Amino acid sequence: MRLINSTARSTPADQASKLQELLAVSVWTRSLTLEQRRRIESETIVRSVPKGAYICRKGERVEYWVGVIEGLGKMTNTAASGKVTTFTGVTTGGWFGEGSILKDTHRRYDVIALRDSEIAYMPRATFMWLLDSSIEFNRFLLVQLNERLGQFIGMVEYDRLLGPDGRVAHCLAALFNPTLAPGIRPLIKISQEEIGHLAGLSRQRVNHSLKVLDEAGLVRLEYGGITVLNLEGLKKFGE
DNA sequence: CCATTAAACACCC
DNA sequence: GGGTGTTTAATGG
Repeated sequence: MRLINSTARSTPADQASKLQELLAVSVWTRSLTLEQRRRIESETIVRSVPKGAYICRKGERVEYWVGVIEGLGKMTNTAASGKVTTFTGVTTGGWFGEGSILKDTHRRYDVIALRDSEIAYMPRATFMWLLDSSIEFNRFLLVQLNERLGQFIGMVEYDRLLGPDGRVAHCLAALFNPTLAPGIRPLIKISQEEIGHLAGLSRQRVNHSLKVLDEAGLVRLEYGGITVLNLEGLKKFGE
């Protein structure tokens, strides 16, 4: 497993345009002044993280707010026993880590790239400055935190109420949450095994559920990925 | 019984 | 080589 430091880096010009892509789909940038925007662009670091590498690590001091320009990460925690639990996926256009920054604690989870990803790291100082200077930014964080809270409440609820098919459906719907992943496209490249980790199911069971969802016309199965055809249908599946 | 899963295997990209 | 589909044997409600 490679660490962040050893990951490949693209050219500065590449990085700048990739960062601009991310900022373009992020809601909180819309009301920023040119000056604010320029400061963010100059202080935020962009890094290519290869598949399997850490986007950020549990226990490290929280120096950055992290945005996914392109790619997919899984948020996990490893218990002392070695058991790994996957909390949620983070995908294109999404930002995370604000909770740890606001609480000023160490990071409580690992995020591992499930495929080659482009990641933006906004320094804590920049984040705090935005927090102090932009009402829009504060509103965005409030909406984001609320959305995530809703997602986690939903996870508990669906875990207890729904069968495996419903859990898979809900898991996929969560990945495609337009608030938390505004830049995501209908086709997502993720293995069925990883969906299993997200939903807490075995690979075969996920495969079975996906076929059910496929037959219901909610998704289309592809090799190494899934196309979402009906997000609302996924959300409501099993109710 | 029935559903689920781990393990093993054979395809296919 | 990794992702996928399938079979088989074991497990547990």
